[in-house]
Amino acid sequence: MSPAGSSRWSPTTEQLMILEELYRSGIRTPSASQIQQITTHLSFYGRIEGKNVFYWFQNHKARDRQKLRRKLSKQLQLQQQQLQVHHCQLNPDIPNHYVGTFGYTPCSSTPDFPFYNPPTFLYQGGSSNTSEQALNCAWNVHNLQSNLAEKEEVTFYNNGWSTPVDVNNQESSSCCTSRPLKTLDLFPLTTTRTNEDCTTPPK
Amino acid sequence: MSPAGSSRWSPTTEQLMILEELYRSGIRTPSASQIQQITTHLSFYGRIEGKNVFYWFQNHKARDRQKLRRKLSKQLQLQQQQLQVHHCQLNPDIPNHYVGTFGYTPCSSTPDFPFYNPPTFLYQGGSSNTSEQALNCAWNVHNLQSNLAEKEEVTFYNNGWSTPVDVNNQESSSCCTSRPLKTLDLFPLTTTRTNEDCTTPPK
DNA sequence: GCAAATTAATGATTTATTCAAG
DNA sequence: CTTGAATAAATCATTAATTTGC
Repeated sequence: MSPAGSSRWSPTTEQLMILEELYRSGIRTPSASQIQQITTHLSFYGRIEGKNVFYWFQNHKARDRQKLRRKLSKQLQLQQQQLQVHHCQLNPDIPNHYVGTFGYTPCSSTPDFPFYNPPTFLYQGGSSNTSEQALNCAWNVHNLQSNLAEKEEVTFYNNGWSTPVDVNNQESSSCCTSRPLKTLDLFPLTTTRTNEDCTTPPK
Repeated sequence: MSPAGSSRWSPTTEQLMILEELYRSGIRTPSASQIQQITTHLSFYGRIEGKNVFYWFQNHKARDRQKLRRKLSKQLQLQQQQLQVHHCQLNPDIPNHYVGTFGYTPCSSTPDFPFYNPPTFLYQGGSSNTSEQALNCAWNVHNLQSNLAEKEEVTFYNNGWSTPVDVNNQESSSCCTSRPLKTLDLFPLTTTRTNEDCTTPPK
């Protein structure tokens, strides 16, 4: 399926399984290099681009939240109904609206996960540096997808693919610094896994 | 100002003026190649990256809308007040809320402009093709910012930097097709303009 | 069984909101 | 307070499931 010139990417079963495993392992907003590496590894199972990975995580996260929201609001509605049943006619004019609205998480918009089991795969090659490498938005992510070469005099400081990663750079669980938690080592380098490892199949 | 390692880009006066002129000329969501070319030309006036251009247009458009919204809602409020003054106390329980909420434009999310005066600058080199070149999202845009080279087996069909642009491809004002309006030729190639051309200076 | 028609999922884009530098 | 940067939400659009009539 999905013939050659299909307009939109549709993931292979293996690709989907790997993506979901990564998601389950706690990855929500992969950095540029993570996306790059995921893309590289998944391209073994079929045509894929960085933006596909990027969008996949974005959509999956959003729809997860959405699902949770719906579930919670339904629960709340049920609870309120139960409360009304309990209180019967004591307070007949409880507002009962404003159930489905949730504000943002104010700080570090996505608390994501404390990372259950980061599988070894992405080795996060480089840039233990500070600010100008906050590779997390669509922009910088795409930077990796195509190539790291520049065209004009755009002075990139240090792409740093040579320096080994300084893992001890995490300020352990200090939220609000600037997304210091960079996942690494997501998968073993043997990408010959097929499907006898993923326990819970999707849906 | 803005020494070498400044954390965020702050546009030069010339850059800002050019950007605003482009905006006034109707550009709202520049394509990847447009962004690439704008970046190239603006880099003559100072350090700039593609994502700066991208974000600039995004923010400018959003805040323009925001401003308009505020203005309109204020006008509406005034009108309603005037109406109330006219009707005096005939209808004392007019809702009077729901003034500041605006839905989306349902179709072709950004009607943008019919392009007043597209200055000749971006020559939009290529891809008079159909779907697989809808260069409008952060992803594809960034693709240009760094380089057009690929890394893996990502089969790009035809980057087409050679074919001349077919301008008569516009289906004049047929909204809802699929964003066929591709701006081109924004500026003359003589980028030595300073500021004697921009009529209405910003604020 | 099997396409056409409909509906549900989900990939891709755009817009709104938020954070934070200056 | 303004605005660059980033993320989340809403929306669009295409593909896959599925239903339906034959």
